[in-house]
Formats: sequence, C-alpha cells, structure tokens
Amino acid sequence: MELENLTDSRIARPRRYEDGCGMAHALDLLGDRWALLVVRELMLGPKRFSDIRADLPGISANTLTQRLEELERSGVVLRQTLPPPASGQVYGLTEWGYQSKPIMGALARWATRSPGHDVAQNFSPVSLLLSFQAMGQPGLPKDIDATFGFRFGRESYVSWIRDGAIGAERGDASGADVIFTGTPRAVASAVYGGASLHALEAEGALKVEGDRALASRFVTLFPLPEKAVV
Amino acid sequence: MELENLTDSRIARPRRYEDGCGMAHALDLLGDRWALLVVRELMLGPKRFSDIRADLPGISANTLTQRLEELERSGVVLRQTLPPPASGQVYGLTEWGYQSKPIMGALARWATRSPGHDVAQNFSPVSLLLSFQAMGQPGLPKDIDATFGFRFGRESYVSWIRDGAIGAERGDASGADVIFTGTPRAVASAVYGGASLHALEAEGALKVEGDRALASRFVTLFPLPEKAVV
DNA sequence: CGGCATCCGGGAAGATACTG
DNA sequence: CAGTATCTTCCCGGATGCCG
Repeated sequence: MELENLTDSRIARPRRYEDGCGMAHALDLLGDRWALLVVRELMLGPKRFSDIRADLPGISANTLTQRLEELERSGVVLRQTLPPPASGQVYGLTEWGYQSKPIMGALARWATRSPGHDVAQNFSPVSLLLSFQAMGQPGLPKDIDATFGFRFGRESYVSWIRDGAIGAERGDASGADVIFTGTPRAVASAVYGGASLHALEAEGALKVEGDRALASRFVTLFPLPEKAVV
Repeated sequence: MELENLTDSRIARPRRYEDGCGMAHALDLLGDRWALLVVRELMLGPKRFSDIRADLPGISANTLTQRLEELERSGVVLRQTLPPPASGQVYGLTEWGYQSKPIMGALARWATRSPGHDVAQNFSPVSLLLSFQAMGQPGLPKDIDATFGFRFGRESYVSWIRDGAIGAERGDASGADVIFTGTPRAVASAVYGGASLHALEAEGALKVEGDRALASRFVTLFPLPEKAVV
C-alpha cells in the first residue's frame, strides 16, 4: 500500500512539459521554484547547505534539499565531500551548469528593464557580484586594471576589472585596491541606487578602504539599462 | 469575511523572492508554470487564446487566462483587440518582451546539452521554428540564400536564411524555395533525429515540395550541441 | 468561439520541530 | 551542521457551467 506512494529517487521525475523544445527542457531543469536561485548561489564557487540557505531567505530546508537532489540528478549540481579537517559537504556546479552563467546574466539584464523591478531590495553576496558581471556587459572602460574586495559578514569576495572585462570569485579581499565592507545592499545602493559613498560611510552602512578615487569610479561603472516602455 | 480572500487584480502580486537581483525578478516575471512557454508561443507574432492553448497541450484554460493576465500586467504581453471582420482578441509580445528572444534561444541551446534532453518529443510549430534560430547560432553557411515554408495544419510559417543568419515569422508558405508540409514533429525528426526525408515522405509523415537538394541540405544545418559530460 | 467563475482533488511549498 | 518528519496552506489542472 504505502509502496505506491514511494517516490524513488532512482526513478527520474516525469517530464512536466511534453515538449521537445529546448526551452521546455530548460524549465524541467530549472523551472522549479527556487531552483534558479540555488544555481545562482553556486555560480561563484561551491557552498555548504547552510550557507546557501542563509543567502536565500525564505527557502525552507525541505525545499533546498529537494532542489539540490533534483539538480544533482539532472547533472547541473555536483555534491562534493570535503576532506578533513574542513569535513562536511559542499555543492558546486558542474562544468555544464557553470556554462549557464552568461545566459543567466543576460536574463537578469533583461529583467532589470522591467517597470516592476526595484533595485532597493536585498541582494545576496553572490547575486551582487554576479550583477556586476551582468551589468558590466557589453563593455567596461579599458583603462581600468584593478581588484576590488568585498567583505560581507563571514563571506568575502574579490573582483577584478581588466581589458574591459570583469571577473569575480569567492576569496580573500585583502590586498585589493579597494575594499568594501558592509552589506551587499549597502553596496548596491551606491552602485545602483545612486547613494553617495560618503553618506553611506557616515551612517556606518559601509566602510571603504584603499583607493577612494577608484572606489568612487567603481560605483559608476554599472548603469542599469533603461526601463522598457510599456 | 469573504473580502479578506478577495484577490484584486489591481493589487500587484507580491514579490515571490525578496531579492533585488535581476534574475530573481526574471523569475517573478516568467517563473510561473507555463509562463515561459506562453511567451515562446507569441515569439513569432500575436496569437489567439485558443491557438496558444492548442499549441500548449496540457495547459488548462484557467491557467492560461491567469498567465496572460499576469504577463500583461508585468508588461511582457499586450492584449490587442482585432478590428472586424476578424473580431476577437489576440495576445502579442511588447517590444521588451520580444527582446527576450535571443536569451531564450541561448537557454534552449544550453538545455539541449542536458543528458536528459530527448528531442523525440512533440514540438509546437513556433518552438520548432525558434529552435532553428537557436541552433543556427552562432553561424550558418553564408552561401545559402533561400526561403523555407512550413505548413502545419492551419498554421503556416516562413523562414529565410541569408548572410549566415536565419529569420522566421508566421506567414504564407507559398513561393518559398522549399515547402515542408506535415507535423512539426516530423520535421524535427529529420532535422534533429537524423530521419531521412525520403523515409518520412514514404510513410506519409511529411511532404517536401520545391528544391529537393536544398531541402536535403536544410536538415543538416542545425546540429545539436554536444551532450554535457556529467 | 473566447473567455471567466467555481468547485474539486492532488501535489508542491512553507513553518516548525526534531534528529544524527 | 545537515538535513528529516509532519502538518498546513496554496497553487495547479480538470471539469463544469455561464456569458457575450
């Protein structure tokens, strides 16, 4: 009796859309609630279950477990067991999963043109760094060659701009030409909301170290695309 | 009492993800079940309610109504009332909605690399034509300059290849250099499944008119990307 | 034909609590 | 820390019926 209700992880979930189109298959892979945001959180390197959960406010442990299982089964996510002493598990993207990055960037860029998009929301650390890469398309000034560090609570990230392109990864912020310390939201309010760095520092929302002129220029590098006229 | 449960269409649906990231907003716009496929169906020109529904087997009238409402409210879809004698309404994409096309193409291309993707499924007429545009990226042979007509039941489409690029729209197939008549699935089995045109014609699944050599070449132009190794 | 309103059943998501 | 168990709620799909 109970066996009929058994959901066996070895049995692939049935297709949701009977459709050979690649877009429909993309929805089978990433169309579940939260799935795309889980992938986003792994885009700058593997993370632990709790860290993903912490950066995705609103997701339940239950749902995150399920999404990670499905993404692993479909070959987008890879579960890795860390060697001691840092024992535990982390989830990362497969090579193929990682290749969705520019597409997601383009999608994000498209969506910011929505009249309903409000940039004064929360950003996760990863989503902020990714947004720089998305909004830095198609080109940044070629005369910049510098590194930028970000310290958000326990997580820290480094981004570099060179030859008109921008990269980013999780890592040590020390030694960067500019270091921002605060919340992703505070940085976003400077970059996207036009808030002044001085004001943010005055109210204690942000700390800026290093080359201040470079910092002031950094926040102007990522103009949002124009809103769509509807 | 009942008023508390009233869902007023004038009140915007609350954000589902409290997240300023563009990708999260994209999910607010297109993340609902079927939403992306509805947009896909409009990508080659406006369609009527029933025609959308007919090409999305499995969607309920109820859900389609709701998706169209939401997409219209968010500025992706535009509802137009046709003048007599063709009275009735059609749904089309806004300029901004239409601009998601290359992104969706890239997403579809990415998804076909999935080990779980099976091309031997149903295609809607629109999804087939769009798949040609997606798989024809980044380039087609520059020595082709021709038009291709497709007749799928009542709907017919025209596609043209020139200067290494491919375009498509709903329209009259007459006068094209090659005309395919049959089901989208039959054409897909030739283009993506390696089925021979002769065999398909022999079993009555497809009719090919016009330049047969060109038709034979056409079906080789859209190789699927390699499967991802996982 | 082109929808919209309503009720029903199933399943996925959320909240909370609990376990190794 | 990394999940599981349970309960509740909400969304989706199917069917039906109404209306212009």
